[in-house]
Amino acid sequence: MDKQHSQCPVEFTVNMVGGKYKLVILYQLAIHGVRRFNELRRELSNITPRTLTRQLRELESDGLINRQVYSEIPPKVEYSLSETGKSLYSLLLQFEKWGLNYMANNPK
Amino acid sequence: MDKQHSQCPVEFTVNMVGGKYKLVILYQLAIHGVRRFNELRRELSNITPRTLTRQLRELESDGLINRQVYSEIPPKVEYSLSETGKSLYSLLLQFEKWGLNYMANNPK
DNA sequence: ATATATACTATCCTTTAGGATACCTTAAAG
DNA sequence: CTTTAAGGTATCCTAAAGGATAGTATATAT
Repeated sequence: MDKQHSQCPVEFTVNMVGGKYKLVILYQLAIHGVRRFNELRRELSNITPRTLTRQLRELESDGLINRQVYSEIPPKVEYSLSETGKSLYSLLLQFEKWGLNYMANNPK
Repeated sequence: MDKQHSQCPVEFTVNMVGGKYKLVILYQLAIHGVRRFNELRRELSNITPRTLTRQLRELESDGLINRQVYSEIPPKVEYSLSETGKSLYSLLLQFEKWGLNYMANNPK
């Protein structure tokens, strides 16, 4: 994804959180604190497990989320925002706020 | 793009400004006020004219930017933020701020 | 014995975004 | 009479994102 070579800070941030699902996942984690795989799956109603796995892995390798595995059967894995992920909080709120406002002013 | 049916405000906003270039274009317009086609092309150094045209057309049909055509030869077209586009200002600043901060704390 | 639950992985396929390159128009400048 | 300039279009192609579906492991519940 060539994340290193973005000179523009906006472009850099887009490369970190861009795509159809990442901001929504981060938003769910910001709201709920901790989420499990299937909880996220239900909240992102059209996502397939393959796609969700990949998005989570990318967020993890970019250091935005933590993945906590419990050695239990059936498996239990919890996702949460890392400190870096938490620093996206006000950005996430801007997305929420803008969407709410737009939808309120352009109903239906 | 099914923009109407996004229930989640974050998802809705992502559908409006998502993609590799849209936020960067909006950011350039926010900074400079008015930009011409080839000015944007130079600022988004790897974009092809076809892609830039499409991004601009989508932003225009979503009501985020204005397109002002002057009947001159050679052609002159100016792009600027609409009022709705201007309402993205603080969201754009969050992207800029987060990117700058990340890059400062993770140098090289 | 069978079903259920979780958190996946594997394989294959479709869709969408984006890139490369060439070309168009018209007027003025050299 | 050729070049340059602006703001594109047209055609074709590649790459990346994402979707569909099936399957795995293992313990507990029925």
